[in-house]
Amino acid sequence: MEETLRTAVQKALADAGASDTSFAIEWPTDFAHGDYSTNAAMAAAKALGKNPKELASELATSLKESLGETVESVTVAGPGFINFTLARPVISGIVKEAAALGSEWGRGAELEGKRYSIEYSCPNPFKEMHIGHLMSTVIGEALSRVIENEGATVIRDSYGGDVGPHVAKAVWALQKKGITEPANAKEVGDAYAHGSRAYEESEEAKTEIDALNRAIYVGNDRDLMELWRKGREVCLEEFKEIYKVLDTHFDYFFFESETAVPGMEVVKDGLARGVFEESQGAIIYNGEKKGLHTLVFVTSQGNPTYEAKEVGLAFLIEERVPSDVRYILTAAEQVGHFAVVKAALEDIGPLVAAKTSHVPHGFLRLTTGKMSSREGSVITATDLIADIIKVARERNEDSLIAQAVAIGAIKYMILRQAAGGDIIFDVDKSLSLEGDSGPYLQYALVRARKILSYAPEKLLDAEAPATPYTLERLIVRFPEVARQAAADHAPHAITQYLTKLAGEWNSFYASEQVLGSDGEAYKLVLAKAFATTMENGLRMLAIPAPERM
RNA sequence: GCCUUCGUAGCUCAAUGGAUAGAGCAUCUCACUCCUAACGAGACGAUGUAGGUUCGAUUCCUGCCGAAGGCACCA
Repeated sequence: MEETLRTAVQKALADAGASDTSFAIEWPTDFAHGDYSTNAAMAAAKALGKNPKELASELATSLKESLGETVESVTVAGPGFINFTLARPVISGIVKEAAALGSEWGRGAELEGKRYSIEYSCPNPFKEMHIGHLMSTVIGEALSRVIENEGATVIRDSYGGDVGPHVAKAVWALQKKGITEPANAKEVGDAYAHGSRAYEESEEAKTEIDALNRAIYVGNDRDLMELWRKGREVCLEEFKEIYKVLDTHFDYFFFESETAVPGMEVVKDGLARGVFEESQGAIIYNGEKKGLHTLVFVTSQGNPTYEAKEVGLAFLIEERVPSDVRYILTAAEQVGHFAVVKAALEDIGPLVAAKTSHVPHGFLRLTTGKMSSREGSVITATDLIADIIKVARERNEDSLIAQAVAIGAIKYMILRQAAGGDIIFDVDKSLSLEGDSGPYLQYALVRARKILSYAPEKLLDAEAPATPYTLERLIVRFPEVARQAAADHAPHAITQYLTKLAGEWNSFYASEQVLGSDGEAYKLVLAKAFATTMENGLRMLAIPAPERM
């Protein structure tokens, strides 16, 4: 629809002698203004030396003609907006289409044939998964689905740090405690906290841990590597359990233990070519020349840092899972580091660098203070999920429904706002499942499905009332909202839209009787179209849709 | 000190350079014999500050104030 209007406006402008004007087709703030509007007249007025309002009415006249039966009216308003109101049959036609299409409704083809590689979640084994990773996981899955909805193939991967100082700290403490087979991720996480404290408090521990770090890179000590393998495994098993609950999955898991070697090779090669420099025994990338920081890629001890491994990973993935576009989701605190990694990558492999982008997300911050893994004030993903389920349980005896409601509430909280910003997480308030929330969307859908469950399967050929409901005009927008969300990497645009849609449905529900009413047939079509839109929208966000609540 | 991001209602968030800046929470009204009230209707209430660009600025640019993060051997 937007394309139709764009083409028509483009032609009208060309006829008026302003073919190179750039203009927007947008949604008016209020449906009272119409279904679409354009600023074309205001944008072209100056170049043509005309009064915007006069130009607008000239354009409106010719647009009304060229659009014919697509529109009910084309009017001029305000400083020179041209407003389009869609014709009644066009709106009801799209509503019926939505009701009939089912899961295909809202699907786009904008990214057809493209392969995306998206990296997210990325918890480190040897620690528990905390709410920061939960956030990355939820955003990454939603972004993946929003992109898939436009026809792209998305390959998901998670990348974990299974070697390096933090691992050595955990393994060191496990050894000290005489644990050869850790029982769960918590035990390993506690060991990390213990080792981390010892590293700062004791010179002796520090020396031992540094040696252990090196030994793990080398990997010759059988007992040590066995403990390392078991510690990693027990954490990964727990991560996979959480992914199941969150309805996400990964095609690949990459680990730093695999990227260390290729990372070292790339850096050595780059050193020979003058991309990197030696300084104080370390190998660095001089970012100053590009207005960035200078960072160490290989330490003076000969270990690759995060940066070197990241570069190694870029080539490893390019080899194993080639793609057209690669997104890496990490916390915003890493933007500076990532900028340096990308700068180095541009010097070494410009093609790989060109398709790689960093998508930063904020922190989940607590109103009660900062999280610290050393002080044990970390909220783990498991604990948060369990807490919210407990609240949902109060109103749902069925534990599966309680879980669906809880997961919906958590995901909504994360996906309601732009991904880049921090989320202020008030434990008490986020336990409330009312207002703008996941359950609000789920409940709206449950009510629509209930009505549909009473109705026989004889919908679709219903006659629409003369005036469209606002709900209908909102449903019409869904495919365009989805396309825009994919283009902007903005799953939250879907969340915002669904919240508005649910509100409109609830208003309709409160003021209109469906079953047994006049015009029941069309209202059922509308209920079906709403339910389909909500189902497909929730699916894009990976928010579960329980059958009842 | 330098770099990045940010500053919208009492609180938490929206708003591809456009029309009367939208929601939820909180507070106050109203509404439950009706398809599930985890709902609906209404009231109250906001663009840090000073300039600039523009027909038009929450949005772009500059200064100031304030916040968060980053700035070589952690990730």
